[in-house]
Amino acid sequence: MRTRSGAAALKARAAAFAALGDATRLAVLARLAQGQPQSISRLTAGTRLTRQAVTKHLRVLEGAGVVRPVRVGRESRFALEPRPLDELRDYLDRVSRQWDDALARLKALVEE
Amino acid sequence: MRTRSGAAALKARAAAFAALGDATRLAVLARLAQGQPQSISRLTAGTRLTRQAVTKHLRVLEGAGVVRPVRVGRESRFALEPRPLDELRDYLDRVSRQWDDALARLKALVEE
DNA sequence: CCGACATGCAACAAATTGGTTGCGCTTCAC
DNA sequence: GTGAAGCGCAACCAATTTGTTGCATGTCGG
Repeated sequence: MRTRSGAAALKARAAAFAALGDATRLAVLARLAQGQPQSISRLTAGTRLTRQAVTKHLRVLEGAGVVRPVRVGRESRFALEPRPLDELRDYLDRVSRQWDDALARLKALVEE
Repeated sequence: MRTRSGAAALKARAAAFAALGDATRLAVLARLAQGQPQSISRLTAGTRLTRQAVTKHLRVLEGAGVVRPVRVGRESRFALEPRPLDELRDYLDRVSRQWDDALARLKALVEE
C-alpha cells in the first residue's frame, strides 16, 4: 500500500486537520516551529488562557502526532513533529493537482 | 502586507483547517476534485447520511471558501475552489521550512 | 396543472469542544 | 525539609457541532 487510502486513513487525516483547526493551537504551533521545545507554562505565558486549557490543546496536537512531549525534570516540554504536517501538505497538493488535471482534460475535450 | 500575519489571518486559516477536519467533508472534497460540480442529492448518494446533513457540511466548506455553489435550475451544484487549499499547503510548507531552518541553525551552533 | 424531484428552513437532540476551578503529586532550590 | 514551581486528573459548564425529522417552496416534464 502506498499510503493506504482507506477510510481509516481518511479519519486520521481528518483528525490531523481538525487539530490545526483552532487559532490557539495554530499559535502554539507557530511558537514551537521556532525550534526549541517549550514547557506548558512557557507556552501558557502570552495567551489569555489557563494552563489547563493550553494543556488540553497540547494533548489534541499530540493526539494528531503533530507535537511530541519530552519530560525534563518537573516540566514536560513539547517539540514540533513535522512529519504529519508534511503529509497534509502533500495531500493538499495531490487534491489540487487532481483538480487541475481534471480541468485540463475537460478543456481538451471541448477544444478537440 | 505580504499575507497579513495578524490574528485575523490566523482565525481564517484555523477556520479553513477546521473545515477539512471531518472525514465526511474530506470525502465530499475528494469527489468534487474529480472535476464535475455535483448536486447535493448526488453527493448524498454514497454516504449513509441524510441530505440535510450533507447540506450542512457543504455550507461549512462553502464558508471556508473551499467550495462554491452554482444554481442550475432546481439543483445547486458545488464545485471545488482550489485557492484556499493552495494557501493552506503553502502555510504548512512555511511552517515545515521554518522548523528545518531552526534545526539547521541549532546544528551549526553545536558544530562550530 | 400535477406529480415527482431537489432544495431550503426551523426545531430539536446528542455528542464534542473549549474552557474553568479545585486538589493532589512530584521536583527543584535553598 | 519546606515552599514554590510545574503538572496531571476530575468535575463541571456553556457553546458549538453533527445529525435528525417535518414541512414549505421552487422547478421540470408531460
